[in-house]
Formats: sequence, C-alpha cells, structure tokens
Amino acid sequence: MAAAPERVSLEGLESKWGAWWEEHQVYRFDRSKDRAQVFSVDTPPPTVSGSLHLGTVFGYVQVDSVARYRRMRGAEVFYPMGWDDNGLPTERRVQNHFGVRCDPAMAYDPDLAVPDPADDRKLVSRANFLELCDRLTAMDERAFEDVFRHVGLSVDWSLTYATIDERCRRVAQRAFVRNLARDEAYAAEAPTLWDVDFQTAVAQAELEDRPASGHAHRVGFARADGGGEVEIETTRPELLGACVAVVAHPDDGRYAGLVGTDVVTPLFGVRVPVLAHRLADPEKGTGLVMVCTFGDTVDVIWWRELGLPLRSVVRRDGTLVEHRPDWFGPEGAAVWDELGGRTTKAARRRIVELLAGSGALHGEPRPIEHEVRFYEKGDRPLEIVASRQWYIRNGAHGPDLRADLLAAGRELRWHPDHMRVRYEHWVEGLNTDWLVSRQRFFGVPFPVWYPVGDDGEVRWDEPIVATEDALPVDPQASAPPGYDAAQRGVPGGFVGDPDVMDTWATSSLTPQIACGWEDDPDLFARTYPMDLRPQGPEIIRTWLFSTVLRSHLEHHRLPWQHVTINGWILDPDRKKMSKSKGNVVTPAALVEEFGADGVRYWACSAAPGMDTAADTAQMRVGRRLAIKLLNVTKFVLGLGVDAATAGEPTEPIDLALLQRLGGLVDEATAAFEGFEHHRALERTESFFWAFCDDYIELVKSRAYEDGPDAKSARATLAVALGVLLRLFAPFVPFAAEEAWSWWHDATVHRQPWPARAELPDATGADPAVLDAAAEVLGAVRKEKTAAQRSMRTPVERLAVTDRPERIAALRAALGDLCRAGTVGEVDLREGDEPAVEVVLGPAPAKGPAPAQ
RNA sequence: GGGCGCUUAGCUCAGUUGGUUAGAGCGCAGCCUUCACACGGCUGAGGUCGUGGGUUCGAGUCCCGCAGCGCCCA
Repeated sequence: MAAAPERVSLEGLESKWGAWWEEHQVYRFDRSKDRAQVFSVDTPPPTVSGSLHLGTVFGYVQVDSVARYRRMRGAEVFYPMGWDDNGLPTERRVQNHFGVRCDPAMAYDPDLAVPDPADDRKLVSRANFLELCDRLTAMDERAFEDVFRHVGLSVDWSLTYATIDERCRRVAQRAFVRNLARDEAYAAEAPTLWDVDFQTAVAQAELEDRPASGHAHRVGFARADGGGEVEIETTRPELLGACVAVVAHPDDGRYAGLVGTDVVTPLFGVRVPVLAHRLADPEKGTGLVMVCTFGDTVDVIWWRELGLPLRSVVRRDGTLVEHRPDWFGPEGAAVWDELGGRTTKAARRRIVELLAGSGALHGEPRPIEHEVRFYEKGDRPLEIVASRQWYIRNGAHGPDLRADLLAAGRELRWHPDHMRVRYEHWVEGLNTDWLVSRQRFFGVPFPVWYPVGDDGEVRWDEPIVATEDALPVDPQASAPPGYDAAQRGVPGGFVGDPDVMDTWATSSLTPQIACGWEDDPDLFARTYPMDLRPQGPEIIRTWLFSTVLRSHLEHHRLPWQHVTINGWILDPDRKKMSKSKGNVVTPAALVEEFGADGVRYWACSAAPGMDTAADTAQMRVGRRLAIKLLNVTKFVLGLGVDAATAGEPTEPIDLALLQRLGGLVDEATAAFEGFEHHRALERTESFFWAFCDDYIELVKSRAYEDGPDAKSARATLAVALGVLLRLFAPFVPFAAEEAWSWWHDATVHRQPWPARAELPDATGADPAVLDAAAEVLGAVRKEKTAAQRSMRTPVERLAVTDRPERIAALRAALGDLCRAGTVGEVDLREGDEPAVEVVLGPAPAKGPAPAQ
C-alpha cells in the first residue's frame, strides 16, 4: 500500500502495473476450478504478418472489459491468446522481407545465411523457407504481445499458442484424420477456383467480386448443317479453344430449332452441340452463350449438368497450354502456334485480331463494366482449373448437415443479435463443400501419403493416413508406416501429400486447441465448450462458420454459448481504415499519447457491432477521466478515510447518494450481463461526474469537520469511491489499480464486483434530497457566473420557492448547501411557482481561506 | 439486383418495453487560479430527431414508402 502522491500522474502506469500483474500472476488461470466456475474466451488469434491494426486493439479491448468483469464477478477466466502465423499473408511477407522464393525441389541448406532482401527472388528450399517464416513470425509475435500488454489485455500469456506450432498441427491433423474416417472429408478431382499468381486453390469464402472493364465480343459460329451462322457473345474470347458447347434458354423461341444441332467454332473448327439450359439468360447478348472449361462458375454447372467433356487450355500459371490440344481441327494448329504459352490477357488481344481477320468477329468489341471474381488477397482474376483437392463437407450438398448448422446458428447467442442473419445467409447460400487444401508451404500438412505402383504411377485413390498417435507428421519429411525414407518417390515406394491445409482449417479449431482437446482432457472438461467467441463481422462466413462446423462434426455441439461481433474502425472521414489509404495510426503511438486507459475508454465507448471513428478526442476524454479518478481518490483518502473508522452514513443526502449508487451498480451489472459493456461505462461515467461536481462539492466542508455528521460524509465517500473504482476497473484498469493501491494491498482486478447488498442500508432514503440540493447549488453557481464573480463569493440571501416536498428535501440538505455555496441567510418557502433568488454579497477578502 | 445496419446539436454518440420541456461529451463562447484536480472547474448558446405517409389520447421510439451512407451477398 502506497500513499497518494503530491501530484498524480498517468505516466508510466502501463509498465508499472503490467509488470506487477505479471509478477503476481493476477490473470493466471486456476485450473482447479470446474466448468461451472470458469468463463472461457476463444480469443481470435490475430494474423501476425506486419503491424497490429488499431481495429484489432479496438475489438480486443472491448472483450478484455468483459473478461475483467467476469473475473470480478467471481468467474475463473480462461483467456488465452493465439497467433495465426501460417498461411499466405506470412509467406508473402517472408518473400518480400527476405527477397526469397520457395522452391520445393531444392535440398535443405543448414548453413543458409539470413537472406538479404536486395537479392530479389533468391530460391530457397521448402525447409529453409519454413525456417524463415518461423523467424519472422516470432519477431512479429513479440511486437504484438508488447502492444497487447501495454493496452492491458488481461490474458494469461502462459496459455499462448500459434497456429503453426506442434500442438496446433497435431489438433488440425487429428481433426482431419477423424473427418476422413467419418467420411466428412474427401479428396476429389474437380474444377477449382484458382489464383494464378499464388498458384493455389481458393475457397468459396475467400472470393470477392470486383468491378472491371471488359469487352463483349460477338462471334459467329457456323452451323454444322451448312445452314449459315449463329452469333454468341463472350467477354473471354481467348477461351474459344476450350469451348465444349453452346447453350440457350429452353424458352427462347429464337433458338428452338437450333437446340439439338451442332455448330462449329471459328478458327479451331471444333464441332460442339447446342443445348438448352435454364441458366442461359435470353436478355444477355444474343441469348446464346458458349460453354468453356472453364470461364466461370456457371460454366462448371453446365459442364456438370450437361455432361460435357473437359477441354482445358489455361494452365495453373495463367498461360495457355503450349502444345496444340488434340480436339482441334487441322486449321486450329497454326492458330495455336501463335497463342500457346501466352497469358490469357495477351492471348485475348491476339485472338480478337485473328477472329476479325477471319470475319468471325461481328462488329467492334463493345466496352462493358462487369463484376469479376477475385481471390480476396489476389491481383488477377481467378481462373478455374481441374485439380485434385481435399474437401470437408459443410452442408452444401447435404441437407441434413445444413439444417443442423442452421439450427446451431439459431441456438448461438449473438451480440448484437442481427449479426445472426449473416451466418444464416452464408449457410443457405453454400454451393460447394469447403475446399481445405492449398498448394502452398507454410501451413499444416495433410497427414497422408500415397503408394507409388511398380509402374511408377502414384495411387492417389489409396491414401495412407497417419495414425493419431503419430501426429503431427510432415509427409514430406517422414515415411508412412511400413516404408522407409529411401522409398520416397520410387516405384513400389510412396510419396507424401504435397499440399498444406488452408489457415482456416486450423483456426476453425481454436476452441479445441486452446482447451487442450485430447491432449489435456482435464483442462478440456473445465473449459469446453467455451463461453464467448468475440470476433469481427467480416469473418463470420469463414472463422465463425467453420468453427461451428468443426465442433458440430466432432462434438455435436456448439463451440461456445455467446458470440460478440465488434464494429469497424473508420477514419475521421468515415472511410474504412486501410493501409492502402495511408490513414492508419499505430496503436502503440496512441497508447503513448493518450495512455492505455484513454485508448481503452474510446474503444469501450462503442457498442458491439457499431462502426466507430478513430477519434483521438474521445481518447483524450478517457485520459481525463483516468486522471480525475486519481485526483478524487487522492482527495477522499486525504480526508482520513479509512474503512475501519469510517462509521455509518446517517445524513439524508448521504443516504440519497448511496441509494443512487445502488441503482448504478444494478444498471452496470445488467449491462455487462447483456454484453453491453458500453452501457456500463456510460452509466458509470455519468454517475461519476455528477458525484464529483455535485455530491462531493456539497459534502466536502462537512467531511473536513469532526463528529457524526462528518463521519457520515466520510463513510459515504469511502463506500462510493470503493464502488466506483471497481466499476471502472474493467475499462481503465491502470488508473483504477493505481488509485486502489493507495488504500489496499490486493489488486482491484480480483475484488468482488460491487453488489447492492454490500452497500449500507439506504432503504427509505429520499433521492430528491440530493437532486434538490444539486439543482439549487447549480442556480447559485449560475448567478455567480452571470455576475462574473468567483465561486467563493458569499451569498447574502438565498430564497427558494417550490412545492412542499421539494422544500422538505432541500431542508434536509440545507447545511451542506449553505457551506458549498457560501450562503448566509436562507428563506425557504412553499409555493406553486418554483423560483430561486440569489443575492450576492461583496467579494471575499483576498488571501488564504479561513481554516475550516 | 437481394439482405442487414445506420441517419438525433458543428462533430462523436446516448435515448432499454411509445408517456411531461429530447440528453451527454467534444468543439465553441464567457467566467473562475477554488484549500483533490489548469492534464482543471463553473456557466452558457446550439436540435422542426433524414424525408413523406400511417397507427395512437400521445411517436425520436411502432408500421409502410422514399432518399443518402456503410457493410455483406449475387
């Protein structure tokens, strides 16, 4: 216990109390508590590639206020942190940071020096590349932890995990192996959305549509029966060589006679059928559309539903195949010599020239604006290629599972509730199973090998799945049971699955990872299913959905009871903050300027789900609140307040304050119970300022005196301060702890949350006593301000006319009112017209105030 | 095109089931060095609650239409 300093300050509180909390393990999880006593939080593992975004701090601080509240309510809070370090963002950052590219064919170099970014595109082996990923993420994780500690997140850092660490790899592989055993996961050769730059498959959840400029080309196809030409319209003429059919809507009378006949593609001379399908739009272009394998996802539907052949011309790097496809007619050969090997963009330009030269291009290409499908992290439009990929069933093709997942969404408690519909729309709109394999390096490998036949062919249909006790495994580094390492890649031997899991395939298991699923059954029983999943709105369809899915498949239950969704951070122009706009402020700089408590106050002022401007003015207000808290505490303690000698509140105005305080405690508690931290803060704050400006001003003179009246004031101040510091502790934990430390030894963050029952009995107190006194005091101040006089100016005469009950209430606080307003003569009168008359006296003498 | 959310003072936002005269903070203006606080305090000005209808004794609050902004999906 330290006495309040002469002059209070917020400087240095973050490091002082951060170190103290760590040393005393204030937030350490006590695993002797059982499930009913535990409140477990499934903290989002932030992507550790680059710098921490203010929006992340915003959301995490809100959650921390809830965690701190629960802890004070007596729950044992299970609050781990995780880092999401695997996946493409890290690979991309490693490539840029070190100037390297991964070449899986190279051998590991144990002596590889840390590459110099100036050596652009230096090739390194897969193992070396992964080491560089580990090196860089370790640096980022330290920086992130530092910021989180400085804003006072009350996580138990001893529970930290990273999505690429051994424990996460084991959980991800174990869950996958079980999915596989229950036929919830499967591999399939299928058309796949493909990013040609990253050269990896991407999932439905990672798509985004972007507006793009293009051209509509009218192209003539000859009728195979020699009956002239028909006209199709396409934005992707470079795929003409991949054309497998032409479709029209079944009700489109213009083509009723054409359906069922064949047409011939220009340039390549390939005979393709004209077919009817409901997805052909008669309003679009000519109403006839060519089907290619594959230009877009509708092509995939046509290909599948109409049983068309596969004729691919686009390779995985976004260029056209070099060799001439064997389905072309003789005239196609010369054309392909020009097109093969070109990028789709270059091929498009050339094929338009060729079509124009042959007369098959009708009119000029017409410029259009349309939506084009991109990988959300990608730079070029997605292609669709046929490839072998791993999938997890998600209800897209299973009505029972979909119904279960919809039911799970209804059972989950959403805050705010309207976020539920985003989940429902996503589940209802799913059209493919979840594609979980990625053709990348820094991720969790699939624990699967394949035999190689004596003929040298890989038996992709006969996977050898690792046993659970062997996990985690890297099939690129170890051999499957029954084989030895020398048999890798040789006839009669084996190969490892080359792919890694999508990041979400691991992070969809954060509840299992954090709670120690299978690895620590005792911990799991005490923490799972978890109480709260806090997260951002943009990852409902990815993280939230996939976590619900995995938990349903494995445990047949929700992974958590509640989910809170935080809002976006907007810059002062109400634009979403983003690095590309250059309007990002670093959280560390803001903590430096406004203090952790100031930044936290700003964050906690926002309701769940509410978009919020990055408003430094609000942070300044929070900083001021924190300072005020320290000053008030210093003042109250300076009166000689001491819990042991405080005595009992007896004065009507003191009892009035206590009754109001009880109401505040009820409100703040109810707000937190409903996950409305912002309401708890707002109510506490407004009570606090009225407490300072009115109540303290009214009673302070009395509190300096001796006798029972003074004791009543001091006891009330002590009780109120003790309650207020605890109510504020979740929001401004540093100032609250500092102030608390001046009169207590134990941390405020493990004190019991205030309850009405602990307050001195104020039943029957009239809260109007405080209201009336505060209002008349305000009238006196107003008069002094209007006369441009000091607040110490004596009031010669104060006359108040009001309803009888108001006059009675005022009389009960008259002594305090007169001292606070330096009032001499008072005239209280009952009457119908409320009025306050203030007659000011001469200015007080200069010099020190008389001793009280 | 569909869905969800938002629209209240110059700015940021409260306004819980419909109920006197719509609130707060910031900013602004004026005043006060007052013995917890100038990293302060006091006082004040400032709003036809986006818009048009409807329900009701009564609407910022409920219903319908429209507009603007944002996000998500197609």
